Amino acid sequence: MARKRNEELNEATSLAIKDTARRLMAEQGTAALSIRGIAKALDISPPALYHYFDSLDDLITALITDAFNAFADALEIARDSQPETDVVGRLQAVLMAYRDWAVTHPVDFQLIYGNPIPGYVAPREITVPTVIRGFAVIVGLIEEVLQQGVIVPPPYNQIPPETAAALRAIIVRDGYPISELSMYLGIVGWTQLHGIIMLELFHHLGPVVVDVEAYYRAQMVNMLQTFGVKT
Amino acid sequence: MARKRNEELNEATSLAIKDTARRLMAEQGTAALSIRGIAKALDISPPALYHYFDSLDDLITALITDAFNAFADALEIARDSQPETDVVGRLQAVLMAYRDWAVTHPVDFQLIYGNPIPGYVAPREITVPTVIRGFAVIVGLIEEVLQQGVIVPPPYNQIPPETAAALRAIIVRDGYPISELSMYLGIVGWTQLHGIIMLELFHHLGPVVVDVEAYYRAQMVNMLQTFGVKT
DNA sequence: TGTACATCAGTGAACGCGCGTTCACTGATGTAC
DNA sequence: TGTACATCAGTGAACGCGCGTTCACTGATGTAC
Repeated sequence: MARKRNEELNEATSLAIKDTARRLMAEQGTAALSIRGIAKALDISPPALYHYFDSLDDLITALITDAFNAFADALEIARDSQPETDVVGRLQAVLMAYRDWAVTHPVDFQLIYGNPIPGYVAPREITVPTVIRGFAVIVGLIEEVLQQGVIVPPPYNQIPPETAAALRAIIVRDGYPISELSMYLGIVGWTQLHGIIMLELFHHLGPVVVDVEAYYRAQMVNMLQTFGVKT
Repeated sequence: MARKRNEELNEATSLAIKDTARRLMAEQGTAALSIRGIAKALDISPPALYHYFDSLDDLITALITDAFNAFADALEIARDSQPETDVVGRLQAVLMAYRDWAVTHPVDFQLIYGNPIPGYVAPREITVPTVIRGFAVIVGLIEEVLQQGVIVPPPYNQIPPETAAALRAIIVRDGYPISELSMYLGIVGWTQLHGIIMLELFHHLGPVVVDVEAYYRAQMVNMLQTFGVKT
């Protein structure tokens, strides 16, 4: 009983530390994260944090793992928010959720896709599987859409010969149960929409486009149309 | 004469400082830039740098200004590398140069488009005009292409109503001598290709696509095709 | 040509600061008998 | 119920470090007469 209460307290403090870390990064940038800064914000002594994390790197790894999982969760929740029969609706919901999560969790999105934190190297055995998990949601839906008889018109029905071999290798290595064309369209869509988000996050797009969500949605719909998908 | 030689030496030292700063940022990240680090690398004392720059912020501002100008220069050089009559060739050269410069100058590209340096705010009166200068090269060529009688097919001939007003405002405010459709296609192209570059720079694309230059070129050609441009 | 002077790039010591991490410790809480 | 003991989250001092910036200075070089 006491043991259990301790473990709950322990867990609560651990969460409070991570929350504070995220808040400080949001306010001062990911590079400004520090053990002492978190301790000061929580009004405890810096060494106390070592009961919860072995080192600053350990804490950062936990934050990054959380970010990857929350991101993949958000994509899956968006997918499941639409009826299973409406595959195109599911795909659109997921693509909107991609931007939505980035905009509402800018720091976590930067931990995944932005500048690495100086002096910190993310352990690949943690990050790689979760990247795949998020991406699998997108390409899985594309595969379903194509299986419904969608005909992809030129130019996107042609996989550039230079990248075809690489695509095959990825599908086999990571075990995606999809066709090469689904993989290709997934990557094309990913790279097309990702630019909007990065420019928005770093405040380069706002002054030009103003309503970024409407712009993003329009580009997503246009893109699906060029892929032959009727929206 | 002596005065002149001093000024040349002064200029040379100033360049050496900036070069070293760029090298250190490339090796350890933009956030790791420091006066003392540069001084150690140049084997001079830290206070010596204050003869050339008033402060660390002053040095960063100089680096950013250099980056913006070098980037715009690179786009203009690429444009002028193709005959004036081959407008489509010029546009393709500029779009290839956009990625090429980013890949060969990753740190400078990050200064322009990446995470801001913690605690540093770029003076807008320096950055804004140079952003416009680079972007003007791209949209100017798009305008020329469209004036040659190119018909933009759906869906990209339709400017989303939510962004139309914002586009008009930008054209007027910054004095671009172009149509709204040119501006719209410029922004669409910019956001589509930018994602590829950001993912490549942060090493997310390489493992998937391998030959990123070929992939980028294929996406650029596809995009121009969907814009109705014959390549 | 020789000498007194001015210039100014660069130096070394020092300031106050925040950093990650270690160490021996305290003191409240729960456990065992 | 009362007492001795174990646990362990959290403390305060200290370590060595690098940071931006200031200050009074040195010493080589060029200038003026």
